[in-house]
Amino acid sequence: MTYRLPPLSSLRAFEAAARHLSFKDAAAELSVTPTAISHQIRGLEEYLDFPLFKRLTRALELTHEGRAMLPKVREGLECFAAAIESTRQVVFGGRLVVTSPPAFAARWLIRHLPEFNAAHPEIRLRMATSLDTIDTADAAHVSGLSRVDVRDDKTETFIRYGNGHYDGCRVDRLFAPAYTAVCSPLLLKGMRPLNVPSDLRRHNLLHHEVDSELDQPALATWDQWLQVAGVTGITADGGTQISDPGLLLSAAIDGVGVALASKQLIEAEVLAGRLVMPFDIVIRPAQAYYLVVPEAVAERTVVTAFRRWLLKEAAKVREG
Amino acid sequence: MTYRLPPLSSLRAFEAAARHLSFKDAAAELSVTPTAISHQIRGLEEYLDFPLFKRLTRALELTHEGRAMLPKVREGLECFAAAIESTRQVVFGGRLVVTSPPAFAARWLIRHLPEFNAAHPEIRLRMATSLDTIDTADAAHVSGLSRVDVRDDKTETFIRYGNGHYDGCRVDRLFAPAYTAVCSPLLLKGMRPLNVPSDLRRHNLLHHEVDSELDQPALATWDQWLQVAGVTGITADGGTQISDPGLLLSAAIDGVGVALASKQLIEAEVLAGRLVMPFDIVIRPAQAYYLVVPEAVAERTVVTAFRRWLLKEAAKVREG
DNA sequence: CCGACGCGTGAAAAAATCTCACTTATATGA
DNA sequence: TCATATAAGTGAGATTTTTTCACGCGTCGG
Repeated sequence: MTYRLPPLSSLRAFEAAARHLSFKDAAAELSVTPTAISHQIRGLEEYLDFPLFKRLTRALELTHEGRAMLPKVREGLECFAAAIESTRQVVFGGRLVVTSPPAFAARWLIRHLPEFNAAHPEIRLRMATSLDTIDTADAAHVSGLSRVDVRDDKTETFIRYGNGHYDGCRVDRLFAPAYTAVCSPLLLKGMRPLNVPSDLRRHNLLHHEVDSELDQPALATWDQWLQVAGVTGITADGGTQISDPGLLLSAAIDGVGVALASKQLIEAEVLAGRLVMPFDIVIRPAQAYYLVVPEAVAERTVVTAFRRWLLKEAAKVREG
Repeated sequence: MTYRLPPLSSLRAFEAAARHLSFKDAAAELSVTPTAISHQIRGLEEYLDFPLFKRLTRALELTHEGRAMLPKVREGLECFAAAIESTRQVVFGGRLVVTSPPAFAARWLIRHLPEFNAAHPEIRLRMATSLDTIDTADAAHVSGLSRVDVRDDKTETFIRYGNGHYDGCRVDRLFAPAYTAVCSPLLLKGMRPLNVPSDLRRHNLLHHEVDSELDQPALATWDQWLQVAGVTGITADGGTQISDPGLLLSAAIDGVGVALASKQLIEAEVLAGRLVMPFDIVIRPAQAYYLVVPEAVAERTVVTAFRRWLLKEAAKVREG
């Protein structure tokens, strides 16, 4: 069985044009210019040796022939889509749970997930957050990772903030947060200048309030940043203490003061103009974000697909 | 409904490769090199993010995934083929009868028809021959052309040899035969030389015997050719008289003598080395072959498709 | 052990596809 | 009515995709 067919891309153009009854709209759908569609259709008509559209002013109409051809062409495209979709379902299909630190989930993962969903619509992904994914100060102890039910359809993976040593797991370093000072752009236009780090003297510093009882991780502190910036004489215990990191960032956005935040996690706010980074001084804690996958599920295709995608995304962040 | 699909050509390559279980054979089917298939498949696998084939030494095997994907891909291609075929059936479908002079049918049309069939498999074409398609010497009288039943599914067209004036018909000139001397290549290697036209003295001339009762058309004669060639003193009434033109050519092929034949109609014999044209001297009668279509059917798509194709083929002959 | 065979690779060539700048035709509305 | 905007068409040139070429690898069969 050998198929005698025109360039298949022209059939795709035909289907889109016939559906929209507009070269312009079809072009938009296929992300090309209307001219491209025009050429494709013309080529197809030439190949077939009969016209598919009646070109009226400002409107297209299918010819008798075009109308006759459309359903089967559409069916063909649907077959292709179905072939791929169902096979992806076979290969990758299933559920995947990603548990990560709340800030990472809220400020980074959730913004990038739509892309993953587009690339892998057949993977039903559930995001979960847990403070347990943040290594405690004395580190190395990892709980819960080994208790994965291997038969479970819901494969679970973790993104952890910590030192990268997790027994019985495949570990990939994503990136280390780069903490820098951030504030509302309005603050820069205010009366008090903020040109050099020492100007911070006259500003309200927003601190992450560490609950000592929780044995909190080694978060970046203003003390550390000010030291790197070479600023002395600022009492780090001044300013506002806020326990919730999300609330802290909101405060910075609202112009309440200057916060320390990870460059990578506030990308969206900076792009949107809600936050600015007045100084190019960053501190990097020894800890980083890691993708941690229990060995038992590491070979599952859902996991490898997610891992491959996540590492690619993380690489962009590292470079950018 | 917007389809998210890989380059469709790669699906075609996949189907062919999967069917043959060989890149090489698939390449042959699609008239490309095996490398091209290799690249296409690789690209598709990259797009899909899973392998379609297991590459063994000297043999391919479909992966689980490839096997899962194949049926729907095939179905898609079949849909496309069906879409086009059925629409062509709607547009062009039907029967077409082409009546032409016997020699034209046997020596030219029949060799070119397979191409038309390939281009228009939906048109069932019947070849007919009739001496009536050759204008009689007193010309202008055309019989039978007007008596076409317009409702008839069997649309009839004619190829006529004559002067080109046919009332009530669309007429296109195809080409005028160019008569030249032809003989078997063996004759040239024989003892009697055939380097210049006057050498024909020593050869047997094969004549088309004209049946005077039939009011035969103005065929080219040796008298005319010898005059153009500037040869005198050959008695044209010598040589062998043969009444059937096919038989006459057979005789030439068998080395019986030298015949006068139309360059265009003996192309195949020359290419096959059964005949040679020792001299580049041709005579062109005033008559030519014409495509003659009764007005009543001239607008039918079967006719326009045939006409377009035939004129293109005839143009090649005129140039070549 | 050698040569033929089938597939793979990367760079270069060829072909297709797309875009750009400009045109046409006509409907809209000031 | 006439300028304006819209959708499509054209042909040349740019771009991207596809194909080829030259060569490499592993192995099967004599």
